[in-house]
Amino acid sequence: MFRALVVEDQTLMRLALMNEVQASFEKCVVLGAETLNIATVELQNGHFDLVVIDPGLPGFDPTSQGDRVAVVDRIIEASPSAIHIVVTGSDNRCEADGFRRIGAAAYLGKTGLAPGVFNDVLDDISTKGFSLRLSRAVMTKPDYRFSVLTPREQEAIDMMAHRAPGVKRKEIFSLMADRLAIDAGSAEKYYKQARAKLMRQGHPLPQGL
Amino acid sequence: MFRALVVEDQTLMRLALMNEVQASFEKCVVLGAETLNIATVELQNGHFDLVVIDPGLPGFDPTSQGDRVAVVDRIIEASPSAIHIVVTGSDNRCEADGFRRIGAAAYLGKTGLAPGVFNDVLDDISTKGFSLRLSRAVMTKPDYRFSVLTPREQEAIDMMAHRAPGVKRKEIFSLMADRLAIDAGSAEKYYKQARAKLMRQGHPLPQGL
DNA sequence: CAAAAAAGGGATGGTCCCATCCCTATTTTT
DNA sequence: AAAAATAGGGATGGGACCATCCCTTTTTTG
Repeated sequence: MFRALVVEDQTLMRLALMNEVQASFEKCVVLGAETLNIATVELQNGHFDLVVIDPGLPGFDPTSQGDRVAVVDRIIEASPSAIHIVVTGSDNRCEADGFRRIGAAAYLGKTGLAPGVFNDVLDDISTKGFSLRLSRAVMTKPDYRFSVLTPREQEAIDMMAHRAPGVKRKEIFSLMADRLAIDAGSAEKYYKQARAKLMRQGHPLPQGL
Repeated sequence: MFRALVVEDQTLMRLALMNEVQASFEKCVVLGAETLNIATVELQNGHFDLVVIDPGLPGFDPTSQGDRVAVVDRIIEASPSAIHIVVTGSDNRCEADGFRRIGAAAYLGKTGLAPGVFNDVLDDISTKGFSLRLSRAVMTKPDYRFSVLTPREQEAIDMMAHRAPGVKRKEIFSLMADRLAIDAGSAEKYYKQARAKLMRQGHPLPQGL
C-alpha cells in the first residue's frame, strides 16, 4: 500500500495537496500533518513512500532561510527512502537548488500548482529525477464556478471558456474527450446541457459562450 | 443570484476557497481570479455580493504593508456594496485592524481555516459585523485519508479518530448525525463499514480505532 | 450552394453512494 | 446478573451523476 505524508500548516492547502496525491495513486493512504512535530512522530512510526513539505511551518521563521532548510532537512533525514516534494508560496530558483542539493525530488511554487500538475511532477521525477515548477501567473480570464452544474458540466464550461480564438468547438470536445477518457459526443452533450442550464437560469455566460 | 469573487494567486487555495463559498450559498456563481488585473476587470463588469481577497498577489511585494493595503483598498473601492473577506497566510492582529478600518468584514489566517469555518465567519459578520480568525496550529494528531473510503466513511473515521478520551462512540455517532443531518444509526453504519474495509486491506488503523 | 459546425433536445442503462432498517454475537459497564 | 455499548454483518430503495446513442433545426463556413 502506497503511503504518503503531507506536511503543510494551511488546512485548505493541506487537504488540497492530499487530494492531489490521492488522485495520482489509485490505492493509497495519505496522512496530513499541520506541524513538524506531528510529522516527525508519524515518520518515526511508519514507512512513507512520498512526503510533501511546505517549509513555512508554525514555530519557524518563514523569512529565515536557515529555518526553512532545517525543516526540510529534518524530514528528509527521518525518511531517507521516500520521495520528497517541496511546495512553497515564496519560491525562487536559488532555494530550489538548495533543496535539491539536500535530496528533494521536486520544488513547486504554489501559484500555478493546479489540479493535475502533481501527476506531471511525478512523471518528471521518474524520468528526469527532479521537477522544478516556479510560480508564475498565467490566467488571463477568471474561472467560473456554478453551483447548478455537475462536475462534468463544469469541466466542459471551463474548457470552452478557455478556448483560444479560432479554435473550433469540436476540437475542444475532442480534447475534453481525451482528458476525461470519454467519448467526444458525451463531452459535447455535457457542454450543451451545461449551457442550457445556465441559460434557463438567466446567467450571464462567460465569454466564449 | 448570489455572486462571489475569490482573488487568490495560489490555484489550489483559490479553488478550495471557491468551494467554501459554494458550500455556504446554495445557489451561487463564484469567480476565481489569479491576479488583481483579472479581478478588477470583473469588478467593473458585474456586481458582486462577496469578495474574498488574499493580499499577497503577483506583482506586489508580499512584505510591503503598503502594497498589501493597496490591493485590498482597490478591490473594496471597486465593489463598495460587497462583503469583503481578507484571507492571508501571514496574518497578524495589527494588519487585521488596518483592513477593518478600510472596510473589510473579516480577516482570516490560512492556518486553521478549515472546511466549514467559512460558514461560521459569515455568521460572525451578520451578527457582529466583523470576524477575526488568526492563525494557530491546533492539530495534535495527523489526518488520515484512505482512497478506499467513500466521503461518508472517511468522515466517520475522521471524527472517531479525533474522539476525546472517555467519550463514548455512541456520542460520536450522535454528533456525526447532527453535523451531517442523518440518522445516528446510519453514522454508526458508515463507521463500521469503513473500519471493516480498512481491516480487510490490512491497514494499520489510526489510534482510537 | 453544399458541407460542416453548432444549437437544442429526448431516452437509456449502469454505477456509486446515500440513507435507512434489520439482524446476531461479544464485550464492557453498572 | 442485567444493561449498555461495541463489533460484524445483510438487504433495500432512492438519487445523482456518468456515458452513450439517437434525433432535428439553424447557423456558419468553404
